[in-house]
Amino acid sequence: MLKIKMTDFKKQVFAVVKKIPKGKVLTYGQVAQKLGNKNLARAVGNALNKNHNKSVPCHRVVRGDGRVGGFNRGIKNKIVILKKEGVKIINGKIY
DNA sequence: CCCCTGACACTTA
DNA sequence: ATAAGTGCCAGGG
Repeated sequence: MLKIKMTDFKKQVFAVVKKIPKGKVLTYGQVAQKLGNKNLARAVGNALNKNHNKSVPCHRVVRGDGRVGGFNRGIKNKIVILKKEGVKIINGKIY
């Protein structure tokens, strides 16, 4: 029934993102680097965007510029969640 | 197999 | 600081 069509790459991304501790945020580049290639930043975002798994704290993944990036649930929601976690966000910027 | 899209990062102007 | 261009990779049609 559940046909988990998770490609290895996606699984890797989720594994790393799931490891992100509360109140902490990693950049797509950091996650990509953990996967073995910092250039995978794009692919990382792609995986999260196509897989809005609530089991994955995708809201803890931000851009390298300090911006939040995006969130399939609503970027606004992402910011609120992060702030609740303890992350300081000013003007939509990760502090 | 080819083409396009995308929640990025970096460099140059 | 902002804008535009380039490079990288994976997924979907």
